[in-house]
Amino acid sequence: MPVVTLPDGNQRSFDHPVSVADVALAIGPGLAKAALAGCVDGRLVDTSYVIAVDASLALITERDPQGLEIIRHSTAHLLAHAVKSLFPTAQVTIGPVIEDGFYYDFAFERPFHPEDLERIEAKMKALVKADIPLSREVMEPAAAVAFFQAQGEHYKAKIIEDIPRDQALSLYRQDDFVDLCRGPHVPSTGKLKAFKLTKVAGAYWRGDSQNEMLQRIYGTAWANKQQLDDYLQRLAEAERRDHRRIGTELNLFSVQEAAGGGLVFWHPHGARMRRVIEQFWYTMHERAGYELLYTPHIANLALWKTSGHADFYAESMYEPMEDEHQSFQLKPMNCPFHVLVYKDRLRSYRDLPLRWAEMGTVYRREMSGALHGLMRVRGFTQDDAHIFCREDQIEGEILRILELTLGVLRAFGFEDFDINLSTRPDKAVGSAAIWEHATQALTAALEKKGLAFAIDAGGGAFYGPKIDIKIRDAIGRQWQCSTVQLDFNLPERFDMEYVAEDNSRQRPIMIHRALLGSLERFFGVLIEHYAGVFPLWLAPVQVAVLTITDRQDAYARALQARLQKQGLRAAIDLRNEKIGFKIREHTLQRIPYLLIVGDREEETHTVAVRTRSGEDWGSMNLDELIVRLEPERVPQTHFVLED
RNA sequence: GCCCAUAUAGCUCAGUCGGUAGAGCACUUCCUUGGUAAGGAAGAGGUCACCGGUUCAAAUCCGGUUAUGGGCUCCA
Repeated sequence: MPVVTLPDGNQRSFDHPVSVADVALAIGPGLAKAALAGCVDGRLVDTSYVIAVDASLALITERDPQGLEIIRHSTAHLLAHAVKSLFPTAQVTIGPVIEDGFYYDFAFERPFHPEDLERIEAKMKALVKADIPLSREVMEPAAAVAFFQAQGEHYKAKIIEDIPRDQALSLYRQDDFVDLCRGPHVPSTGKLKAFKLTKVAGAYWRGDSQNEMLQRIYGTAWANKQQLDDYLQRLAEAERRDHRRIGTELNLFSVQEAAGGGLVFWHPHGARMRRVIEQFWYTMHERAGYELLYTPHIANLALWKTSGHADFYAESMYEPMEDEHQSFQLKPMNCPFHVLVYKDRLRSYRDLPLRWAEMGTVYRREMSGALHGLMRVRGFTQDDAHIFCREDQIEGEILRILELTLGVLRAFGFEDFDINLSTRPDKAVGSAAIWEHATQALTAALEKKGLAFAIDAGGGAFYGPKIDIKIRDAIGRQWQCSTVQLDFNLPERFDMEYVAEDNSRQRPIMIHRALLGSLERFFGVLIEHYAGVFPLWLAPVQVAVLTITDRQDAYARALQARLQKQGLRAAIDLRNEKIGFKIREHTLQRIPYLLIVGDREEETHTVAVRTRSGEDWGSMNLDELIVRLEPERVPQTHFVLED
């Protein structure tokens, strides 16, 4: 008869087989009520699961991460149940748990409308109130196919046919609604207390655009109302930081319908920030031993045939432009151009490594539905660089790249990084030996820097292994900007070589890397990270001089001139408005420092300083202020490049 | 590209049953010269995204196009 061992080491013995729910009840009625599922010998099971032999058992409640997953999964079923009862002709397909919630795909003769969501959600709440028990039954695959076919659920039947034959199938029943599912599920619908349907969207059957479009309903589900509210609060915070909204408010950039989607217009203040970013970037690259290149925007299509892009990248490239006797291709990448510069003359092993950087503007075809503010556009500037080196230099170059990358990202206020190393995929160019050696070099460089990283086995591009670096923003979202990729393909295709010490011809290694990725996208991330409250060194307007009355106009102009002479981006506001009004406006514009000048300041040759957060620094001499701002005026970079 | 939604003044939005348009902010002018987050008054501003259809009549109904938003797919 079973002895059940609990996580705290306590054991309970029973003289007959018991269900997980029975054990919970034996421990206490509170736990019996809270139990959503059990974990028997490491396997998640329903509370109805019967324990017949000695086993370890952990009861899963809403406090466990698995508990929350079960809640979300069961809520997806609840959604399907509600849809089936309101729209009996809808067919169910799949309903998995996703980050923060779940979705369920339906095949239905018409799209669901937002009003339908309200009805469905109301129905779900009614089903929760009815506290309907869920029961599990096991069925043979053939019987299950027949069962779902009889119900008119052809998608479910198809899903079952794809499951290995020898596997027993479990079905979950709640009232008249039956769904195929591995489980486990909550014991009854009454356990689902905090959920909300969020949106409808189209989604292809099995994610393939060749297949028919299904109707996907997304929802979010949590253990309790508080968690749901917190989640909705986080969504609101993300919306508050939305770069498209802030970009309009601060007049930083726009996308013009007259020009087309995905093409970015940088307004004066946005352009100022871009110049600051670029200036910093150029300085850092020169310091890190890079040379700068400028290359054209178009080139003979033949070049793209040689590089292979005309073949494997064709989908993302615009159609070539025809000239009298040539075709010109708008560039989607900069790399072939850098290769051409390399090949312009014979290179010696003594020349390597060559580190060539370029802010290269590229154009890529993007599906109209994929465009999104600055984050996904059709024309963008990559902060690109290519390093050509010998095999024995890979590790050292990767080290330098990591140093530069992390240093630059930290200067922009990003401190948390998630690093991925992607290794050889099944289909790849280059010998196993070179892949092996290169992957070793990447690993060694990451380890030398003491960086934690995950390995994405087989996730590399066909032409070489890579390191991707994701940054985490102020509200914890991840963005992938930086990438470092080895390339064994282009040197081959372009027959690149250098003369080695022994006078033999050798193939150089090519490293592609971008730190910010795309300037447009990085700018969008920066806006959201800072919510528009940029550090002084990035702020488009750093100080604004606000006059109390028009008697101070001349004094204010003189102050602005002095500030500008010191290299500060200074604005003045001489408008016939009250000081409160001017302060409000410039504070809403997130201008770091407001210098208020009235008769008192003019007489004493001072300015009254107020920060955008509302702090009052009192009156001081302008030179004193400039000294005080000095440290904030430059990006903070604490790193040394190693040789 | 596909699915759904949206498109009205520079911005945010209202506009009922089909009868050719409104608010707040911003803008212009005038008054006000006011000391730390919105002083007052007046004025100007719209081919209701674009093209077509239905109708005596269309911001409103229908179709198409474009753009935007959310997804699918892909990625920086």
